[in-house]
Parts: sequence; structure tokens; C-alpha cells
Amino acid sequence: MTGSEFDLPFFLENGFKRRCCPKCERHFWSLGDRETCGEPPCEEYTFIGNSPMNQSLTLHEMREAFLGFFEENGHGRVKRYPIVARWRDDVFFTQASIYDFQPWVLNGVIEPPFNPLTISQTCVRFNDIDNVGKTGRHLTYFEMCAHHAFNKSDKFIYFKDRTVELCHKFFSERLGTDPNKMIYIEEWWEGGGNAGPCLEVILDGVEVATLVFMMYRDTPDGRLPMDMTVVDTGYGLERMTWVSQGVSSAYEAIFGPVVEWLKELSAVTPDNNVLTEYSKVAGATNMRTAADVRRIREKTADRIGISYDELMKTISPLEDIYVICDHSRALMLMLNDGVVPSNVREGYFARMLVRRALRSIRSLDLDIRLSEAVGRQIDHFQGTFPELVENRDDILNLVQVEEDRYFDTLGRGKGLVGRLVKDLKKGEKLSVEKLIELYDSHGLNPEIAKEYAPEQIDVPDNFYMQVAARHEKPEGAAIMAKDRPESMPETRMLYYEDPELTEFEGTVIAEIDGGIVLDQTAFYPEGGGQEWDLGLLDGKKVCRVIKIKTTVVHFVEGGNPRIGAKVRGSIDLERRQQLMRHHTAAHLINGVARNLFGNHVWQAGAHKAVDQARLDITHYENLDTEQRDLLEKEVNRVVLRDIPINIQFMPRDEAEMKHGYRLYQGGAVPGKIIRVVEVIGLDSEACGGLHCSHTGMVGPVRIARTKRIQDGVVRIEYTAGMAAIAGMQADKDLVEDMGDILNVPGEKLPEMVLKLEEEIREQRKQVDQLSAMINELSIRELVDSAPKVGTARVVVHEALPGEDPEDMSMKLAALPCTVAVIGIRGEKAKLLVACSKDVDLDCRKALKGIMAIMGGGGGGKPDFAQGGGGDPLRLKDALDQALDILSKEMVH
RNA sequence: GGGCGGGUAGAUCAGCUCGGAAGAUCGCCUGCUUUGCAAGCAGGAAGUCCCGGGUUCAAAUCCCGGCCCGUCCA
Repeated sequence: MTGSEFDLPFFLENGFKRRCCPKCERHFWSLGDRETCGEPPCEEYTFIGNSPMNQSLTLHEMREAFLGFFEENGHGRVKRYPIVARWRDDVFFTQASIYDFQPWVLNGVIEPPFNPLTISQTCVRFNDIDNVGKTGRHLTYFEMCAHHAFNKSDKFIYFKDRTVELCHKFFSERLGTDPNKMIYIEEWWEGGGNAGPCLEVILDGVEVATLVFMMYRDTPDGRLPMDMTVVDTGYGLERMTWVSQGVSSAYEAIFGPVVEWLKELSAVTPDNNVLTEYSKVAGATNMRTAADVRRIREKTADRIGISYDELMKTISPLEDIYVICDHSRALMLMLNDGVVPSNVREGYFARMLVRRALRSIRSLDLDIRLSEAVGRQIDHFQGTFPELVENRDDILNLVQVEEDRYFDTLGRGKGLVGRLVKDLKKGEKLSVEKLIELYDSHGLNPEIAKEYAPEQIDVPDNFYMQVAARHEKPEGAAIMAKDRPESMPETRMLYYEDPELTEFEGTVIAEIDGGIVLDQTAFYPEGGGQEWDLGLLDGKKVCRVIKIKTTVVHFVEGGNPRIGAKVRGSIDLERRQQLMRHHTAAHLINGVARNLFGNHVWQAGAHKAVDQARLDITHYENLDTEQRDLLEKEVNRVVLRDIPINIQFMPRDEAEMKHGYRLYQGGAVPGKIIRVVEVIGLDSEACGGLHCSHTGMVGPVRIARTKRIQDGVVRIEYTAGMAAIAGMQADKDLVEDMGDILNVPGEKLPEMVLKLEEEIREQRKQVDQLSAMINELSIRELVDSAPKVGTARVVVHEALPGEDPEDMSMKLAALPCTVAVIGIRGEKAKLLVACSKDVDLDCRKALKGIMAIMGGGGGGKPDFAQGGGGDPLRLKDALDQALDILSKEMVH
């Protein structure tokens, strides 16, 4: 016995010894006589070209080997959970197999599907995206193979000893690994509010698995033991596959036909020796920054005895190929599971993957579309994930739309760079500030900008750091949760038992935040985007109803009844019915939209009021008129079919089994029992709202309009039932009113308006022509009678109706030796002073002199000045004195 | 959710600092030239300067609010 956390019978009975690594000073268990812990940086990979396993497996074979082994050893096999963690509201993506069971299984709310269970969970992580393709092992998408056991006080499954035994047997017996090579390093694990001891499983220098024994949870009162202990293992499917094949990098092991295809297209033949050394160096180094990557490359070049540039020539095309492989795989899964590329939230990660992959395609100069690569990934994975086949067209379409967007961005950027560069002097470089703006504001990274203007652009090494610096800002204050009593009285929700109930009696049992709580109520509180019921409580108007967990709080006007009082409630039925119609209509529109536009359509938000409602769906472009009409038609068809709507409370696991994760349209839903609203054959959602019993009760549904409220999200504004009727009538009245005004029947309106528009255009032209003619006449007369100052004619004139004073001043100033002073009297007086080029006069000074009489201001250019303001009644005075003022200005 | 850039002719954009008579290129129309190509010449049509408010004698331009698009980051 060593006094360690891991004095397990399995270790002790099978001859394992506990040692301390002299380099990292960590303790580890192993069979053979070895010095160090075996993990980089203490040791390098030794499996490359010399696999410790006696079989070489493909990715799919390795997955099956793992799941099959644990199935044979009493574990239930569980299908992967979606890569978008819709059952949680704290993360976007599933990043580990244990995410599937947080929080509902870990907090005891629901039972795991099997116990123990085994799974290969699809995951994505983006923190190391810059290392993908470069290190031989980093990936954005990976699968975490796992076996989990959930031990409750009344039912123990297994914990440390059996876990290690299973792990060891899997590697040694199933995969034929030399048991002497297996190393178990003692470590401590913390994350997601839980903690416990763990073992890192190291094989020939690579960490192939982590065995976590969750025993503690972090609370505000400190770390406490959990009621349930959990075996949380994670085996890297890609790592295990890599080790079994002993090839130069994980990428070579796992990308199968896709990597072969890309190599062929780009005519790249990797130098195995170079890749092997590169992987070894990269494996032994922590990768944090771009500088680390550079250091690894220098070290590798050094070890092989070639120059840095030679090394880069060999590996950089391969890096691009690996990036395309990795990103297309990740996209395949993300798009399949309901991510729509956009500029926010989950969508941004998909956009980022598309753009990075396209950059790699570009730098390889390949003549392929990214969707083709994604298509090949689907081919490669369709046996494992059959859902990919069903969604294939939808996925490829999303990729193509996003590709086209990027090409647009690049096109815009090319023009932008061209214009920026055009103004540079010879030898001058584009400023770093401009480069940052190109990237940050226009999505054009400096490498691509440089392609467009290689001479004028230098990219500084720390470019991306400078961009990051621009985004730094002081941290915002954390939002404090509002204090509420720990335990609140539950309310019996009569509206679920009988949605038709409008009259009821209840007893006031508490007062919270100024509102009252009854033991039971028929008032539906605000929730699920549906507005609350109105009505009367003890004759007093109910103005707001909210729900806090399972407590319904009513706010009434004019004083609360005392606690203990019996009260009568009555619901405003018409309002309630209209809200129900709008809510059911939302489900119909959601279901129909998904059928019409693709499986990427999810609800992204909703609001249902009495006179209007809206549903936001994930979709990559606004709907056009045709799509809107089609959607409206199909929804109304569903209404007319009068499909029954089935509402029932179900255990969460049962509901998920039956309806899948599509249930969580409105986001994460708490609780062991969830309420499922099923429009038979169309749509099933976990929803707490009140609904019609048949689709026919919804009545007519009108799509008022749709708009793109953000990239990747389309808002559908609609009305149903009486609100729809009201809308139709309002539209009809509008057309009728307009027809009355223009004195034509409604259907002739467009024609009529076009005709009027044409008439206005014609007449405007005529007015212009007339003005020009009048101007001509006036000018001739004015010029003839104009007095002279020195050699210059001076025309002083107050514009008459029909004249165009600006045109007149321009024409006069075009004559030789002419000065024009034109006044315009309106609500405000205006004055123009213009002169021909051969007159030595500063019109601005002249104008100011004349305007001084009226009290206004003005300015302009030496040969043309304009001003106004002051007292319009004095315009005549001012014009009378203009000649004198001008003579003074013109005498030098 | 935050930062940044943008919205001017059918298209791409200049003009905005520093307020003063709305521009360029391509495309379009008419005519001429030319039997060849993304041809040449002359003329012409085409504008809610995104919307609303404010400042000013005067706003595409300055200020405030809104709408729309793009983009980077979380």
C-alpha cells in the first residue's frame, strides 16, 4: 500500500508499481520498469512507425471496437447527442461526453439511458483552432469515446477499480497493446462545478484517455461530496486510431479517403520522415502562440538538417489539406445538427470554419468547392451517422450559400484594397492601421490583402495581437441574481388541467414582490413567448401574471386581498383564445417552415400578443414573396386538415427518446417531467404554452411580413384567428380608401399611380423648360438695361415668379464682364452674387456688404456667393443699395 | 451581446476633414464611324445623396435618434 488515492486492488493484484517521475514529479502506475511518466515533455512519442498495438484500425473500426468492447462488458450503447447542446443554456457546443448528462442526470433529475453506458460523442472545440493542421494532433471536431457509470446511494455500479480494469483490458486484450507500455498518471480534475481525482492514460508518449472520478461539487459553501459519484472517462477516438496505425500524424490516420483525394488533387507527396519528426517535436511542446509554432518548425528543421524554408515548402501544403479535412468534418456535423452560419453566437463558428477552409483551398490553388469536400466527408461518415444522408442536400446548400458570401466579401475587399493602394506614392506601404481596418471591418485578412497588392503591403508579425488589442475593454460588472425566498409555495396550474376553464376559486397563500400567490389559478402567466391572461380577481383588475419556477404571481390593481382570503377569479376568454391561436400557429409555422426550407430551421425566439405575433426561425436568407406565399398556404392547409394536437406531460428521457432533441425549440427546459405539445405528424416541442386542441381552431393564418433580423435569423410576423380577419379587413379598407381618393377601382391602383408619376415627371420637365425660357427673356432685358461699374455690367434683380434664380445667376456670370446680384423673397430672403471670371470682385465680400443691410449672413466662393436670413422686408432696400456697395468693392 | 466599416445614378464607387450650384467609371439610349474582338467619336436619359429630427442664411457633408447591409470578437 502506498497511501495513494489509487491503491486499487486491480493495480496491486496485477503487479503494477507506483513511481514518481523524476522530471515532472508526478506519480504514476505501470507494469514495466520505467523511470519517467512517459508523457511529453518528459518523453517523446515512440509509437510512430512502431505501434504498440497488434492491429491497425481505421477510425470507424476503432469506434466500433470501443463501443463493442464496452457493450460486451455490460454497458448500454447510446447514440451520440447533438453537437449543439440545446438541452443546456450555458454552452453552445457539446465539448465532452459528460456534457450529455449535465445537468439533468448529474443532479438526479433524470435517469441516464443506461447505467453503465458507452458512447462515442461528437464534440467540437475551438480554443486550439489555430493549431489545427499544424501540430499533427489538434482538431476542432473530434469524438470522445466514453464509458460512464452513475453511482447513487441506493445503487452502486462501479467506480475506480472496475474503470481501470476495463480500460486496461480494452487496450491490452481488445487492441493487443503491450501491457507494459500502459502508464496511469495520478492527477486531479476540476471543471463545470465538479471535481475529483483522475488518471491520465499514457501510451508511448501520447495521452489516449483520461479517467475521471467525480466525487465533489463546488458550492458557495465550498467543496462538498456529491450524492452521486460519477465515472467520467474520455478516450480520444482519433488518438487511439493514430496510435494503432503508428503513422506520422493523427491527420494521416483519420481523414481516410478525403485526405487521399485532396493529396491527389494538389499533387502533394508528403515526406514521411519530415512529418514524423515534426509530429514528435510538436507533441513534446506546448502550443500557445504563433511564436510556439515557429519554434517547433525551427527545431524540426534543425533535427532533420534542412532549412526552415525547405521545411515549410514540404509541410505548408499539407497543413492546408489537413485544415480542409478538419473543418469540413466539423461543418458537416454542426450544420447537420442545426447551426446556421451567421455573424453571431454558434453561427459565427460555422462561418469561421468555412472561411478558414476556403483560405486553405485558395492557397493550394485547388479548383474545388468546399461543399464538395463536405460532401465527401458525408460519404465517409454516412455509415456511422445515417442522419447525414437525410440532411445531405440541406448541409451542402448551407455550405454553398456561405461560400458565395465569402466570395462576395473577397470581391468587395479586392476593390477596396485597389482603391486604398491607388493613392499611395511609389515605395509607400499601406499603413498597419488600414490593414487592421481591412480585416476587422471588412473581413479581409492581411495575407489575402497582400495577394492583391504584394508591393504595397507588409504584414507585421504581431498583426493579430494588434487586432486583439483593439478589442480589449474593461470587464463589465457581473449581473446579480435577484434575491427570492428559497422555498416558494407551489401553485396548482388549473389552466393545464382545463384550458377552457374561465371561472375558479382560490385561496391567497403568499405575497411576493407586491403580487399575490394563490393555491391554484386559471390565470396563465407570461411564458414561452406567450403573454399573460387578463381578467378579474375578487372584482379587481389583474394587470400582470408571472411565473417563478412553479409559483404563479398575480399583480392586481387597487390593493391586495389579505393572505388566507378566498378569492374568485375570472379570465378574459377572448384574449386567452386569441393567445392560444397565436401560440399554436407558431408551432404550425415552425413545422411547415422546416419541411419547406430544410432541417436547419429552428425556432430562434417568439412572441405572441393578442393582435399580432411573431416567430423567429434560423434561416440563411429572408424569404421572398413566393416563399412567403407558399408558407402561408401550407400553414393554412394544415389548419384546414384539422389535425388533433396532443399535449402530455412526459418523463424527459421518454420524450427525448420519442421526439429527439427537436423538442427543445424554445431552448433548454428544466425538470424531470416536461410538457410535450405535439401537432401530430408535423411538430413536437417541449412547451408550457396553452394551445388549441385541433389545428382547425387556429382559424386563418396570415403571414404579415418577414424580415431578416440578423444574419441567419428570419422573423416571421403573423396573425391568426380574429386578428387575421381584422388584418384582412384593414387591408381591404385601405385599398378601398385609396381607390376612392384616386377614383379608380382597387385593382387599377398600380396602373393609376404609375400614370400619375409619369405625369408629374412630364410636368416637372415642362416647368423647367418654361423657367429656362422666362430666364432667357429676363436675362436679355436685364443685360440691356444694366448699369456699368467701370467696364463691368452689374445686374441687380429681384427674382420674379417662374424664374430660376440659380440658373439665372449662372447664365449671367457666364457672360463676359458681368456681375449678377439676385434677390429672392420668400418666407426667408435669399441673395445670390455671382460674377464672370474677368471681373475683379470677391463675391463673398460683396454679398456680406449687401446682407448687412438685412441682417443675414452668407458665404461661398469668390465668383459665387449665396446668403440669406435677416429681415425679408428689407430686401428691396438692400438691392437698391447693392450697386453702391458693389462700386466700392470694385474700386481698388 | 460588444467593437468597427458602410448606405450617393441600373452597377462599382468618389465627394463628407474644412457646409456653399450632385460627380467619375461601367452599363443604358440616340446618332456617326467601323463588315471582326470587352472597338472609336459625339450627344442624351437616369438621383427620396437610407429615414426622421436638430444646428445653420445654407446640410450628401456637422449633431442626435432610427432602419438596413457588411465585418471582427465573445
